[in-house]
Amino acid sequence: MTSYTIAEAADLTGLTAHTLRYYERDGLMLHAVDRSSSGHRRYTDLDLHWLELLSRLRATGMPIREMRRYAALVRSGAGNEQERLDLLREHRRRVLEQLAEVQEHLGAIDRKIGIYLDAVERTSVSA
Amino acid sequence: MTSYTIAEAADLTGLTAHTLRYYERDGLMLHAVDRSSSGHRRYTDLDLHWLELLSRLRATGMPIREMRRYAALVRSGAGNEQERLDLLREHRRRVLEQLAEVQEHLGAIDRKIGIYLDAVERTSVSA
DNA sequence: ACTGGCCTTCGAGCGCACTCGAAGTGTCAG
DNA sequence: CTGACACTTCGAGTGCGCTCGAAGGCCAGT
Repeated sequence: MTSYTIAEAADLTGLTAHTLRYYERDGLMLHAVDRSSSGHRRYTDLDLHWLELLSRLRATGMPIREMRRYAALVRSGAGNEQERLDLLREHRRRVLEQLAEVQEHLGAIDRKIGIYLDAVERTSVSA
Repeated sequence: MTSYTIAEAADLTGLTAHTLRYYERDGLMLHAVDRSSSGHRRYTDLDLHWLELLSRLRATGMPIREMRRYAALVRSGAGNEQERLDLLREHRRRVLEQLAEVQEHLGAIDRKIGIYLDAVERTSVSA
């Protein structure tokens, strides 16, 4: 049964020790993280996998309070898979929407870049 | 010569009047916005086009202070097209990087969704 | 002339997601 | 055993991008 100190967990997840404590305080973990006899946090592989999912949700723009809701659903055990599914699908929908929007804006910015490219080339030709 | 009140500009750009004043205060405009004889702001079509570009930059995640730098470049007139180009290209690079990252995370979330789909289907079949 | 409503400036406040520091305890290599 | 350093909790602070409210001015419609 492998376990990790907060520093190791921070390294492995790419989060900081501060953030790991914050997530726990904020109700994002499925259980209070285990403690060693000395009271230090000991993260399990399961904890790390959960943190990895949390990181993916964050990285795709899910707000903390929604991750908290999702954590609560998972915590409350089997039987609410439909709700979890709905939550993730709704998130997915929003992410795709946002991706499309960003791509459209990027297209407009690219056209702007084209204009400057022309200007810069004209300059170097005329120089 | 068409011009618009702050309320009209807000409508047309999708920003709020508060945000328009804030952008101006923060040095994001190319010039102080014109005023009517009574001191009310009057936005021109050029102002609106500039605001549209600002909106696109924001929507793709450019921070305010970088938009301010870009505005300063444009304000300082011709001759720095290369710098503007570099700035926009660097932004473009970051946006693409982020798009790829979000897509990867979304893939992992999709696999999670698949798992719940299975669970929900099994439930409804067994019910 | 009055009223309602939009405009002005200014500075303060907010929500989010951390991020940090203080004060104290625990752990471990030499 | 000692020194260095990691860990603990707690509350406060930070940076970002707005967002708002107060106090007052201007103006169109009746």
